[in-house]
Amino acid sequence: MGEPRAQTVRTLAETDEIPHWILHVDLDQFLASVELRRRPELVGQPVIVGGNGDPQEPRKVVTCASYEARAFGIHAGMPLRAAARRCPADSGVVFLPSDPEAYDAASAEVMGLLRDLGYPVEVWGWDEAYLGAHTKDPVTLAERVRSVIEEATGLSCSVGISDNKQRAKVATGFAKPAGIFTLTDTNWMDTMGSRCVDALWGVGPKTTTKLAAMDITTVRELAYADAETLTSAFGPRAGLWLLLLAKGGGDTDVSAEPWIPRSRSHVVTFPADLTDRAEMATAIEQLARQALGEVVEQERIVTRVAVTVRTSTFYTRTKIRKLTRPSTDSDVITAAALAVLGLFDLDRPVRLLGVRLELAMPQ
DNA sequence: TCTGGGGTCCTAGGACCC
DNA sequence: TCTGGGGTCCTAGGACCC
Repeated sequence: MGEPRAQTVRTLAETDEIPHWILHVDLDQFLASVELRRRPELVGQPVIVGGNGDPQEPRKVVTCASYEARAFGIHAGMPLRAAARRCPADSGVVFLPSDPEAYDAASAEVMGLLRDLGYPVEVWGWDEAYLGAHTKDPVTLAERVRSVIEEATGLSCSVGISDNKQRAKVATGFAKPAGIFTLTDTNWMDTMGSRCVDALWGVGPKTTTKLAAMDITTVRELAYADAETLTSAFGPRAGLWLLLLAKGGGDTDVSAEPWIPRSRSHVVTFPADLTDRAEMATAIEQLARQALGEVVEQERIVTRVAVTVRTSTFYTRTKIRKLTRPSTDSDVITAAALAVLGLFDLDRPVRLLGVRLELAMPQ
């Protein structure tokens, strides 16, 4: 407060005091929409994307369910076989294989259109982005975003508007599907106050339980909670962050800088548990080679190698080792991965194996 | 119906050095 | 020789998100 503030160059917009808005753009039922776009005859039918498209494939889950499928209680993460059982025989449900390349392409198309609007765009995964804009009329901008994407790609999106990312993201939940919603200090507490704390972005089941034990269940209760009580339970950073979130605060910066990944990983859940160590070693080698190939393609360098093992009881553990020196050598990486695998007991049937390569940051 | 795959970030605690 | 404290590096694991 009393600190001398560095002199910064003011943009015209700031000097004119045009407010800064953040738009959270979220594609509706993204994977299903990409599939429907090339299979228009399926529009109106429940569509489920996941696995290889076989609803009986074991140990595979729904990646995306269309709104028609959601009406039957189907949602992402549900086992495909459970989804198949939930759909009435006459529902006309269609199961489609996941096609990541098509989704990559569609995503790139949408992000390109957003950037073409001339505002900083921060991409958040396949189907989400934040757009920062100095404007007096964010709703008109949001309408433009929706129509540009719809007209150029045939894909529908929803837009949440606020002055920070977390609140804009929450606003999108009220905008879906195919709508626009604005959340500001004016309507925040009226809209969110009586909702469960897990409606906040970043508050999951564990934090919700922990807060409930402190007699805090709603956003309003969290917003008026004692800061010291929160910091003593969650730590100085997380405690104050929770308080800020509940009051409707959050990150205000939108960075158009391309994201530099920190790691590259692959996991496999085997159709049947593995008990043979040689088979485990083969799988680890394959996973390591696959991940390394992608890392090298991106001209990155590996610093640490992690291996994840999940046993038949779903007990899941990760071990990680730093390489003697950063490397892209296939022999070095696979040897490291096998060595980390060797740190596990491996005396139980193995359901899943994974390899994660952590990368040196450029510079 | 047993429970996918790809990520990020934070904290705790041990080892080690000064 | 003993003790205290600070700092850094490293791994484990928790939590959350799409």
